[in-house]
Amino acid sequence: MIACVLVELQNKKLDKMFDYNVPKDLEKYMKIGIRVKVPFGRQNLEGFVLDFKDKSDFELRNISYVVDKDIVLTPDLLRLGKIMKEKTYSSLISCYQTMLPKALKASYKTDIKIKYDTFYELNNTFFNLTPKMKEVVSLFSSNKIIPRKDVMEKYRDVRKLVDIGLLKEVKKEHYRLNYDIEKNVRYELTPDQKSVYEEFINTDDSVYLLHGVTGSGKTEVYMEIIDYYLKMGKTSIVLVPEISLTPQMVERFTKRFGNIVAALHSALSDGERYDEWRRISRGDAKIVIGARSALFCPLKNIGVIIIDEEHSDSYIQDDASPHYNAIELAIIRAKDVHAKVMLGSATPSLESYARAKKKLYHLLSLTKRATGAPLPDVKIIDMNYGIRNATGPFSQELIDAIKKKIDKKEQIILLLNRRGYSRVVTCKNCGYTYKCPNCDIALTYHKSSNNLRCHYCGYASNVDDLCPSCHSKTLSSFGIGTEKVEEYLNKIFPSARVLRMDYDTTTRKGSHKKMLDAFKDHKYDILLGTQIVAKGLDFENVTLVGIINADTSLNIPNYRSSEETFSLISQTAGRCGRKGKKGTVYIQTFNKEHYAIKYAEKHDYIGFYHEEMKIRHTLKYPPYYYILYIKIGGKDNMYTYNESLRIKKSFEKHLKDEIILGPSTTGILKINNVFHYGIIIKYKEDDNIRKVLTLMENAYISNNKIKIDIIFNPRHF
DNA sequence: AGCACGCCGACT
DNA sequence: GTCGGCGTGCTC
Repeated sequence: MIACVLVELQNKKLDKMFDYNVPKDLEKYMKIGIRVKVPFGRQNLEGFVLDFKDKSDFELRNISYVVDKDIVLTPDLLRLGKIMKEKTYSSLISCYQTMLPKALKASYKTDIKIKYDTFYELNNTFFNLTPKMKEVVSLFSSNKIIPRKDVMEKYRDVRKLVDIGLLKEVKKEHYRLNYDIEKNVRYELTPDQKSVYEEFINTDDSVYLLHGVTGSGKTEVYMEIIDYYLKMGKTSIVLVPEISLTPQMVERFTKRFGNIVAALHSALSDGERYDEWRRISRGDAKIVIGARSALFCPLKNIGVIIIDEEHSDSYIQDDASPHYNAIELAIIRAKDVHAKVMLGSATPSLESYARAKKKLYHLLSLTKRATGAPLPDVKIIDMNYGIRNATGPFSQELIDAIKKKIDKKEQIILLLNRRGYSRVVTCKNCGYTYKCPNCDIALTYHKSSNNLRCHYCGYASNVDDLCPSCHSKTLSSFGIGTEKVEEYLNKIFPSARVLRMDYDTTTRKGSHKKMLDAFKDHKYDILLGTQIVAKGLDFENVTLVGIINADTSLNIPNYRSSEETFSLISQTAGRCGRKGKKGTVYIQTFNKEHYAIKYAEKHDYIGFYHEEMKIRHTLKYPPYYYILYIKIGGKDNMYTYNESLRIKKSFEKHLKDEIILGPSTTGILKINNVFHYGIIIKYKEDDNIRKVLTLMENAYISNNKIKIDIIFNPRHF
């Protein structure tokens, strides 16, 4: 028996199968999709068994030992990985590695030992049992197996019951997470929700896009669909953005479906994540709710994959390789196993909505809020005028509105589109700015640690009293962060209770839920936060939402900035007046005439869609063109630039109808002493692009002076 | 990814 | 003379 093994090395040249002889005693463990340890050159490596054969042209070495008793990559995941490799131009091994939880990777496996819980089942029944023993027996009338602690309640000396042969001990895997179950907390669908549900169930398309306004109850529709599949014996995956994967969201699913729900989110420890993964793998979990990578869970018999807030950037991995799009892969995985895909959003991505209009996706709509509550009024505050009449970042109109709401004992959410304290430190006299020596970008001031930090490489430095360049005392910070806004709030509304929520205050495990619960219980009047407050939260007493600076997202250098701004305003506005009480949204901006803001003011997604599509068409952006971004990095600046230029010239030679831009510096010239250049290609046809990419790959496969990153349709550059 | 092999400069 | 720099090649 010969096994074909893919070894865990990040090297394109090694991204192929190596043949190994299977020793006789290991043959019984051999399955496709398990991991094994193999000798490789002078090292010992882990690898995946991907195939078997009878003959090999090589002189074979033996597999050392078997790592997994059970398959870690199921057949459909193995197929998905191969497609992922094609789609992302990355190595097969890196695709398989991103599919598995960290805890399954080599260095972790020794730390995680599976724990077992003890259960009992009835072994034999006897005639002359004591009354106490009879009580134990009666426990088994409803369940075949009973946990140790329940048996102990009826009869202290459980050991004895086993010894006399009444009970038999059963060990079951212990799962670290335990949910409180209030099963079947369900909710009657509104007629609109019901018709969406029925259209989904009774039609036979593979991908659906549910465009539902904020508060229209998309989650209820999802749960009803999941229930439908559950009754057919099928499982479901629900993907949500990490940011809205709050304990509340998981709780909603758990309350309805009980302990067959598995949650995979970033707050889990490696051990907890591993437990959840195993529950899924064992078939004990039927519904998986999680962030992007939950798409790769080892769920069998999938009926539907639901992707909530499908417009969210978080479904695209463009910061690390493989650069994959979870929506694209979800559609592929679903088709492969004959499951359906449901994409949902109040503000679908332009790409998705365009596909729905072209009938590539089946479009479903929810135009009304489930409670019948009206969408909030949106008031645009012109900061060009208002700034003269403002206190710090607050216009007088917003201050007055906040005051009124506090008096009425209603709650307020304020969104600041940024993170950290006052940002860049600059000298007002000579213009000196603190910059990172490694990354060539401005350092950000952090008040809590009183230092400057680089958000790219983590470099930290102290602030001087005097300007290091001209020695004047005019160093100051521009911009504004949540901490400073909080200071202003405390000054303007001394009696108001302000809860600040941003990345810095929510990284501690569990504090996110605690904070939201406290706000829900009205222990605070004002919730102030970054994007984190814009998604999925549902508080009925919130009647005012203020966006302090709508312009921040408009000014980011990205073709999607209008779409992101429209979406951000709509999503934030959606937090307001959800149950009965009428809400108002205040948007402070220097760009009140901008169409993204004007359409958001009218809650007009379709209007925004058409306007934005015209612009995308003129400027040749998605969805009219695809974008390929090639990032070239190297330590030698001149060499890296020259090779980038050569790559560009070779593209120009081979491509005719495509638009090729660059090579340009990527905004940040160097990160950790590596210089980067970017080439952007706008294209319509996939085939030509793949041909030139393969040519480029082959030309540079042995070049270790530069690293080439291929990113299809990135959201951030 | 590692590790050996091999071919050139500068040094106890 | 040799120590060691790193370019190249190989791993079933």
